[in-house]
Amino acid sequence: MAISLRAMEYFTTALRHENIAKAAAELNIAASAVSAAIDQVETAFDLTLITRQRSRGIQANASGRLVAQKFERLLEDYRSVLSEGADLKAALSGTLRVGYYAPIAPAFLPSILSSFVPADGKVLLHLEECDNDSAQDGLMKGTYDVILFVSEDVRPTIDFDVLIEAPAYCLLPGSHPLAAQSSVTMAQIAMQPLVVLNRPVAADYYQGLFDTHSKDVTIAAYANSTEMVRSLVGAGHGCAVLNMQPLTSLSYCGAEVVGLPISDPLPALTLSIGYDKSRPRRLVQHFVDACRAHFAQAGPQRCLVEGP
Amino acid sequence: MAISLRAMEYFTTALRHENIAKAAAELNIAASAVSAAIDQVETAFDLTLITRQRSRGIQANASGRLVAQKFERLLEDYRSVLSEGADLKAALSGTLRVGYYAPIAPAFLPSILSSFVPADGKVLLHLEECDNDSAQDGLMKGTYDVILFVSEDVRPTIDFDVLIEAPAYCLLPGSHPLAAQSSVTMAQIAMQPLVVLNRPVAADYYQGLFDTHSKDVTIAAYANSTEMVRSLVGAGHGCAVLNMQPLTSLSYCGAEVVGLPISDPLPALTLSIGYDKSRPRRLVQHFVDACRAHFAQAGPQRCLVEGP
DNA sequence: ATTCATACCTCGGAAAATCAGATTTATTTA
DNA sequence: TAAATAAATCTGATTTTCCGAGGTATGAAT
Repeated sequence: MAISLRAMEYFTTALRHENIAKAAAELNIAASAVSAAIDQVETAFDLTLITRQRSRGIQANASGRLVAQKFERLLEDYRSVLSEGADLKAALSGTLRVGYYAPIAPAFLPSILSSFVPADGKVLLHLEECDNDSAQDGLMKGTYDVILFVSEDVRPTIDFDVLIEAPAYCLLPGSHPLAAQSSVTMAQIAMQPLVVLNRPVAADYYQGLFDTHSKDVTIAAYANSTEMVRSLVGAGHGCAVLNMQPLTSLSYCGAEVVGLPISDPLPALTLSIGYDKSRPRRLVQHFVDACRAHFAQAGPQRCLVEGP
Repeated sequence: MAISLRAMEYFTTALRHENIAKAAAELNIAASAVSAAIDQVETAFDLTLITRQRSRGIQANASGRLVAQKFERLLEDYRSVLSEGADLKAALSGTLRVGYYAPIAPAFLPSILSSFVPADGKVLLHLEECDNDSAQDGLMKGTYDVILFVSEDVRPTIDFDVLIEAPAYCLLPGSHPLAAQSSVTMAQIAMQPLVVLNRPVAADYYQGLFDTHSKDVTIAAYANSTEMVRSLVGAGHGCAVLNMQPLTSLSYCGAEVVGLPISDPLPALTLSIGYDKSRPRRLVQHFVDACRAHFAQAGPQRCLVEGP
């Protein structure tokens, strides 16, 4: 007792034409298939719905027409579900869930998003700041559509594109003697008290930098938010090594900070964008494209500190 | 780009359990089938809807949940269409379209119908008086669900049950000399002026009666409605031979009429009920049963003239 | 009455879809 | 490291579906 969608389709077209052969022609199938479909429906309901009159086509009785009506509605629903599913991929609408491990994302995400998100309110954004691992977890589990993360520490199964290589730079109080220079060396930095950004991947990365260049450094503070680091630096607690910078030289505490390139050759952090490359939704693909365009053009000038 | 209902079913149950094996168990199928169904859906939409994590089951992303929701709704609609179709057969509701070739049907149909039609207004009756041929045509074409007709002239493809053998009787004016007898002979009738019911099957039948019993008869009038015949008889234009009689001895014109059995052995007319025996709707079957019950018990006393 | 065209029905074989079961692979847990 | 779990994959069997070639009933035209 089940009726396939195919049988419904055949049944309704046959009934629309009141003629099995014509229906078969429209459907590009054999007439016998249409006849079989009608049998299927009648058997399933155990009802006579159509009277077949040789050389006269077929004719539905009242029940048949009623059933056909219901079928038509169901088929319509079916098609709309399919096309809505296709829209899910095609449409620039729906929900875009971004997980990012990029503390200065507020510096660039808004402008990127506004470059392609239509103003009609059909797109709902979910922006979630998280650490590198949970970003990747979320992407794999489908919690995020796309993630911005540091690909130095990437799972093998994750598809991603590199957005930008972010070299380390030194952040100094505006009033600091070194701030007058055009660049600094690791040796110079190592002599200052340091404010260290203490976040999963970054902490190890910065640790590595100092381990290779100078053994003895004075840590003045650890902070797990970029803005806290900037404000500590601005207040003169020390200097810091960071990789990306916002578009303002004022910290939250109102003090000026200065970013200077580091003349030593240092490994960079790689900001990457991860997403399902095999079948991205159009909304996701647009976002990815916008990010890549942004960093290809304006990136270096806006979020990085130029090298020497 | 098509998704079978089966695939939808598998997809949604897999998602409900967040586990392919459990879904397969619930559906009583192999896990591979569920996995294949998910692939089918994802391929159709060219979207990743579910992330599969070995030893952790599966998890849908937002699009997957959305799609599943739409699927669920569609499946629900599907099931309701099926069950509504089943109701079409099972329920004592819907439309009952009766075609009848039985001029005195008003004498018995109402009481038969009221014996099983529920009072909740869920049954719509279409009662259509027609001739014997168009009744059978209508049944074959599905215009009527059931017909009351004379099976002396029946198409080979029509299923029917005999309701009653209706012997011919003689209708006389209440004031007629013969009305005092308990029965009459064809010879007596043949000497009277006759009012003949002139309808498709009946006309031939009555012609045959007189052809075999007496050559010379005087036709006073032909009329193609039973009530006109009765009123003509009541008004003294002649007498008539009929097969069934209403429950009143008064004609429309107010004159009394009397029905007397005919002592000669005559072929009877067979009132039968025709319908789709192979898969009758419940409503139709009830009607048929009610008709058979009615004529099995009360028939002879109510609509016929008892034989001698 | 005969012939012809139309349109449905039946039946066999072929193609496709679907399924189950065994095997393989990946992950978590002990 | 081993065991347990769960998904992926592969293969052969089964079922469904389809087509095409007759066959047959009906109505119209000659």
